[in-house]
Amino acid sequence: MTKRVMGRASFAHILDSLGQIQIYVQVNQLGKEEYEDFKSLDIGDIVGVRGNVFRTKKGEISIKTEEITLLAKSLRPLPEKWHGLRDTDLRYRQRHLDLIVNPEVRETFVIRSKVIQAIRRYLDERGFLEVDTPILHNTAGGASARPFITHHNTLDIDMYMRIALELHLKRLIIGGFDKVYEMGRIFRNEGMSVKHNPEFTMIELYQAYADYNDIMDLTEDMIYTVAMDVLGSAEVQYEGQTIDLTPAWKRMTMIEAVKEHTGLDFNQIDSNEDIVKALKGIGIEDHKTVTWGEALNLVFEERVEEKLIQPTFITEYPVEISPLAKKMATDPRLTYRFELFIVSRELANAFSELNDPIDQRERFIAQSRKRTAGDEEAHMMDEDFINALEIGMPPTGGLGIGVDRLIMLLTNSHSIRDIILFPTMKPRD
RNA sequence: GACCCAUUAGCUCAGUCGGUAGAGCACUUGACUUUUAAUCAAGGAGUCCGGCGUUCGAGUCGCCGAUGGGUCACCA
Repeated sequence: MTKRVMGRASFAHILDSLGQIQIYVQVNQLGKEEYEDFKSLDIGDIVGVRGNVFRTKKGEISIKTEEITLLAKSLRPLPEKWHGLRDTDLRYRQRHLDLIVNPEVRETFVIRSKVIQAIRRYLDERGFLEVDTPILHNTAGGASARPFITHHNTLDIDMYMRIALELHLKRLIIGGFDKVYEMGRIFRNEGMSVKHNPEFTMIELYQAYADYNDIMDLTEDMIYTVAMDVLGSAEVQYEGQTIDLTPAWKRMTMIEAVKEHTGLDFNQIDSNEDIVKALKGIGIEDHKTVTWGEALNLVFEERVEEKLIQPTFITEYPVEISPLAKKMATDPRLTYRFELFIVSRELANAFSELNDPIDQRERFIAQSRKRTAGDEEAHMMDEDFINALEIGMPPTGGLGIGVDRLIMLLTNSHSIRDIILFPTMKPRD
């Protein structure tokens, strides 16, 4: 906001969430005393203005002020008016200032709200039921991640902040809700970066009698629809690249993707010697004894992920890294799973859900072994969940989307902190 | 966790070879009845991130530390 005082008449702009308008203030409209009060206003003060609308000589629509009332006084000076607030640390810590001073920040968070609205509308229209499941868990399951631990005083037990929505939503499928989703906050006690905040928003949905192919169709249609609803276009600019979200998106298996980008054909690789040789051949030295599936995933992450700029579904993930996904009938080393990559980032993860309680128990046991071997991110055994599976879960397709990363893409934001209003910050002394 | 960069007025930033701390905006005072980052004149404003060291003398050089940012590593 600006203020231009010229003796006995002045101009200023006032601003609210809908925009700004110029006001014109004259001494012979207000009287001397009121006009002096006006001149003593500061840039951040909040005022009410009454008067008639007119157009100035230069053509700007303005208000000829008849009455101006101070509604709230600003005691601290606002940041400088044309360089604004640049200090990223201060912007995140004092988001209120950032929002006042930097209009594009306001716009980003309006888009965030619209994206979330559009996702809900899409799913509600298709008969999905939105539910709320617990955030405090007795066992942290549904993903590979280190949880935050907290304590319940009355029960005198430690509890975990959820790291995924998955296991409760599957219980609802077992309970007979055929289409459910939840959009909510997830907590992971891991490193922070431009792509990671300790708490972030995820949406997970589950559809009974669907498989991962159905979910792939839904995913691309939903993201396309959201982009059209919010931006009015399926073409998105992201850090100098043009991303086209128009379906149908590229689909390839992990084995195909690895073969295309590295020349390694994992269908021809079998023995441990083959694996070591293959990894060495493309310059990956990994001395941990890796299995076939782990090696496939390792090569994919190291050599392929970065190349996936346009929307791409990677399918058929190794069973070792997919403890909740159904094994393929044609190849038990792989699962009916896909992940969606856009601008080299994982945006979604989905599979035909494992609904065989015996197989699920074995997967959990395998995970527990990793856990005791020191892998803090391996899944915990969850007897309660297996018990639920034993009741009988229909074949189900499930999907998880990192909502923050989707919003980063749609708002061309470099850092996850730019699309979370109050990102996690280290306290200051 | 490693490396690189930054930290000077409320904000955005200069500060030369080591020699009295600077600008614009904001603020205060004055002039000005159609301005658009209004203009003009004057004024106040500092723990130069902290500590230690080198030096006659440190915002500037060295070491240690803090905070932030970036890159990488780790991580769905």
